[in-house]
Amino acid sequence: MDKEENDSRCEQCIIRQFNALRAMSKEELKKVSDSKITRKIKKGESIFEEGEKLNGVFCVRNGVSKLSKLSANGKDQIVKLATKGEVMGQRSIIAEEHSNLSAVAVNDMEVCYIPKESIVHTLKSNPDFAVEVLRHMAHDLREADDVIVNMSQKTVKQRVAEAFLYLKNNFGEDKDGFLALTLSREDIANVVGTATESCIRIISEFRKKGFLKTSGKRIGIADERKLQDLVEGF
Amino acid sequence: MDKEENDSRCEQCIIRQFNALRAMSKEELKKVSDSKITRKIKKGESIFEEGEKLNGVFCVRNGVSKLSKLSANGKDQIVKLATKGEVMGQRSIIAEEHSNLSAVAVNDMEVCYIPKESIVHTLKSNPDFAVEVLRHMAHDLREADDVIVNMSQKTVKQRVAEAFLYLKNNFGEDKDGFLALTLSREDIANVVGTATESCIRIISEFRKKGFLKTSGKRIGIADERKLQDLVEGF
DNA sequence: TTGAAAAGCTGACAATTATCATATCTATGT
DNA sequence: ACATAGATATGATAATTGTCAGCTTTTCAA
Repeated sequence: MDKEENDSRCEQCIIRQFNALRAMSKEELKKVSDSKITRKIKKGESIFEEGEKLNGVFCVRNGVSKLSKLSANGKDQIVKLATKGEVMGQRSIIAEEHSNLSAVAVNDMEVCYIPKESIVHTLKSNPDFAVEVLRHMAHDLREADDVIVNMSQKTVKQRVAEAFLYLKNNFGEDKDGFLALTLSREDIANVVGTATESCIRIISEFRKKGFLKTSGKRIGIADERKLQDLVEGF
Repeated sequence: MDKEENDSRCEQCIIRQFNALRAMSKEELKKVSDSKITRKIKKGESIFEEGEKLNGVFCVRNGVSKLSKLSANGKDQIVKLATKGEVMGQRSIIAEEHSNLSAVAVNDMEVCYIPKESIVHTLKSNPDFAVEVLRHMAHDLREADDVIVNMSQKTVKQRVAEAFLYLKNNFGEDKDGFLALTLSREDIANVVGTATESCIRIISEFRKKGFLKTSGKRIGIADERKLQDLVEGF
């Protein structure tokens, strides 16, 4: 077994520590490992579409994917950004529904596709795994509740500020102090739930006020405190 | 055993068919039944508060409860209306977090308080139960995603219209054609995520246009089709 | 390298929604 | 029945946000 292949075995995968797969037994993990397919996905490529019937879940090894839902007026609302270690599509598999979200790569990605059989089987036979999945879903649900409140009770400006703090906390910064995850202005608008132009305008305003710095499409946080204050309502 | 007591045993409880408790074995159910406490709660009374540490879950036998979260600007956002058969507080128990929501009775209620021990124990020993809980949570999560999209992409008018259709579909109408669940205008505004005055204004507008009929605080749907069209964006 | 095409930016204006003030109604307990 | 607090209603106005149009910059592939 060469090193390359070794790296790709779930048993060795570090990513697993961050998701529910860590509750699987050695044997279960081996089954998953044998049935999974690792795929490289290029920036902008689609992983699955809203309404599609999923026959497995996707475990993100590298890169970031946006999970979004198309609204009646033709705009995408980004509901979640899934990164290293996160599992996409599990909600649909568990509820036995078609996917309610689309997944598109925000940058180049590597994902493992795990057919649902091994997941469903383990769910039914290993309560620890089921509880672990449950815990993750409980966490997602809490986050969703928080987003609902933010959407309805905060201004667009506050939500934009919050989005940048979120990006910094979850994806970090590069050596020049720019956000490590570069999203288009349109994507940011779709996370925040506003018009692209409004989003751009607010970014400009924040730049002029010294809260942010920009360089092309790259954005960096210049005054985290001020942004935080704004989110809190000052 | 008198009839009263018989009715209150979980094994006989019809409500159970609507939630995850149906996946419990006879013995598990008996334990739950022995440890649970049935409580009557009056309209407006609080069941639990945001930030409170819950030591059990609440199963709704009768009546309706609003689950809400206080926002920074002092307004409540109602995230969910829990009715007969629904279980409240399970998310917090599973995630082992303090509650992220408050629960207040919208009308007179009867709820069963089930200490977390029997729930947690069954989760870990009965995979069918865990999967059933998971399924319910997956469903809640999907609904939450939908709410996020509605909040950010629909106008207040559309969301008000949608709220009334939701109330009709989930709680029905009385013999006079008014919604069976009567919420205050403020509560409706808090579901929709808008100012109470805006909500009232829109209700007046809908009444004048013949979409709704009102009688005091009672509201009835007069033209479901028109409301539906409005939601769809026509 | 270069020339579309896409993304970013800004102004002008319109539409939506919130806020404040005030008036009227109505449900509820005594 | 009646007082009254709380809920509902409406006007006036301000603030926020969206839309459309046109321009500039950046990106990316030929």
